[in-house]
Amino acid sequence: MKHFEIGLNAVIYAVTEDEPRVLTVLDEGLGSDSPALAWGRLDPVGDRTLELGLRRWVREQTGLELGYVEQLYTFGDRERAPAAATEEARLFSVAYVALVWEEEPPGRLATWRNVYDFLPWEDWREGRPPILDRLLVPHLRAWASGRPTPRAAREERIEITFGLGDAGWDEERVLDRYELLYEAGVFSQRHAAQAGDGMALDHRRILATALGRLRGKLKYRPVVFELLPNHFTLLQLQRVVESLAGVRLYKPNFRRLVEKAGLVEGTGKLHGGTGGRPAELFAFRREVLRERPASGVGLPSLPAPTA
Amino acid sequence: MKHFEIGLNAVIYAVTEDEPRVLTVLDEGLGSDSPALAWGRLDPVGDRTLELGLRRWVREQTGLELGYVEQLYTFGDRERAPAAATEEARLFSVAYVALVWEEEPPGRLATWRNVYDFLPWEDWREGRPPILDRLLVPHLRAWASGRPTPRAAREERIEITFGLGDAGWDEERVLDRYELLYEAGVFSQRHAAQAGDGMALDHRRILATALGRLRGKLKYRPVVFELLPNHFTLLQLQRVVESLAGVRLYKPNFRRLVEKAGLVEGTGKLHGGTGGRPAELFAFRREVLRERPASGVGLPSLPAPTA
DNA sequence: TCAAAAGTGTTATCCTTACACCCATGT
DNA sequence: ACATGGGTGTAAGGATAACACTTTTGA
Repeated sequence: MKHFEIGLNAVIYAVTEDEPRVLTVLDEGLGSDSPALAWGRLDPVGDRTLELGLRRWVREQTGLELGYVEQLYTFGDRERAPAAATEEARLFSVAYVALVWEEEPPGRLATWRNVYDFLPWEDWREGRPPILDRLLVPHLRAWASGRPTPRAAREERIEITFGLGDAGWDEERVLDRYELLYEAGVFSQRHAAQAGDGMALDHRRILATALGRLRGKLKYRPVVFELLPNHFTLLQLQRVVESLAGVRLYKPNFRRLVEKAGLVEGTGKLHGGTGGRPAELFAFRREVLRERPASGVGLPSLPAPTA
Repeated sequence: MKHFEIGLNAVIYAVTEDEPRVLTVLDEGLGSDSPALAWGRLDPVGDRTLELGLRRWVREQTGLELGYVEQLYTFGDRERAPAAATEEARLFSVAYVALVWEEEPPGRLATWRNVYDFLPWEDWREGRPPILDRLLVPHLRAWASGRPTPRAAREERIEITFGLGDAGWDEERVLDRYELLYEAGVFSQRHAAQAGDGMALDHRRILATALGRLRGKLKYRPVVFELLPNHFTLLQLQRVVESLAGVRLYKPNFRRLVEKAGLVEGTGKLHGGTGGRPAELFAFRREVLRERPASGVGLPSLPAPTA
């Protein structure tokens, strides 16, 4: 092994029917029948920048024209590729997150998959996911007990990353949770299949990294709008935020927050037929990208249930 | 050109005498006599992860044992290396930011340089840097005028990234400002020497990226403490934050903020001999890393001068 | 005694949260 | 009528920003 291979990975998100989706492919070449993230190569001569290269092969493979694209992280651990491949070259992946709205029919080999198929414990919209108490926390606890020395440290780590203490659940720590579950062997045991679907190579880790980053970014940059059509109701906007954050929000305050931040402007038009009073359609005020790119959509969390 | 080269760049920060420093090297191999960021190669066989590889060669080259290390960005533009080199291989750099306290004597070839030598317009601690009005803004204005079409857009961009409008200066937009100056040709004209010192290749851009990221991170993660000894006074802490943020802070509120956030705890000890009443020495409460890693040091900005 | 730095108290203001309530449409 | 979603008012509490002021040392 004396040279390098560079791959570009794209975590392409869309939100359809209030569910967050990633674009996945089935790639025999990766030596796995699990879904993989969209993947391509840089043309070292033709692609002027990494991002342009990414856009090019995504377009070629799927026909999708990416809008918002952001570099996520570069993965280069020695063990991330199968040993056989490692003999020849060390594999790097420069991973990007992309947000699209179009619900395009993806290319033949590509499929939209629900993000929470792979990370089911991250979706708290319907309350605490049962898988936590049914499988994950018991498994983690068992893993922590046993050896005396690292036990307290492990237990504390579990408390914190899974919000068991008084600090509560922090929706941004997606990667911490994934890594803890991975270390604890949750994905390599008999019941691995109950802990969500797997992905090829370390793609599930990349997905976790991307989700955590996106959840953070939502709060201080107006990126949600990349996932919406030009006109949308405030509830649609809220649902998209909720689907990514994995949390329910309190409507009245959400509306005010968004409006006060000047993120949207009402078009006079109304949107009816959804079973209630017709809602006004809003549009993203593109000016804020220039004015105050620090603004985002905050997360006024849901008041604790009274009962 | 059909293969890839991968380099690891480290933006190693320290704060000495209230000034932020970067570790620089003089590397003939880069075809430039300008200082460069510390740079090394990954051993594809020996280094298990990118970060471990980075720590290894930094130790070998400078004797520094890095503490906090964070991946910054991967740079891979086709034109970032000299054309000659590009014929053979495409050069990637995975850049990291590292924070150290030790004021080690760096290795023979390495030097600590003041960050603001390279980005002088970013230091607002003594008020608005004169270079802005003396050189940069006039240059940008001249660049914006001329062609009719992009003029308004260019002018707006200048207003915003340099805080000329009512939004004011946003200390985090370091990269935006660097890129705007670069596009406007500030670094390739006669007076380039007045616009701060240059660096090899695109290292100045990497430095700008790192500073912006660090300034953002300061506000929500307790990273400053990596740049301080175990015991410090609150003013020392404040000075370190100020030197990185490039802004003066208001002491009474800064203290309270830090204490209320539970970031520090008083050791009974005092530290005198600095020309005033002795200050209590504080220590970082390492627990917060586990408890609430979302806490950081906010920036209670200085009240506007009354005159 | 004065300068320099360490610290404390207190207010005005804004933002967020929580809860109560009314409005308009389809069935 | 009533369910569903749209939308407004408002008061309590907390965080922040601003300013005034006291304390303790060294020169």
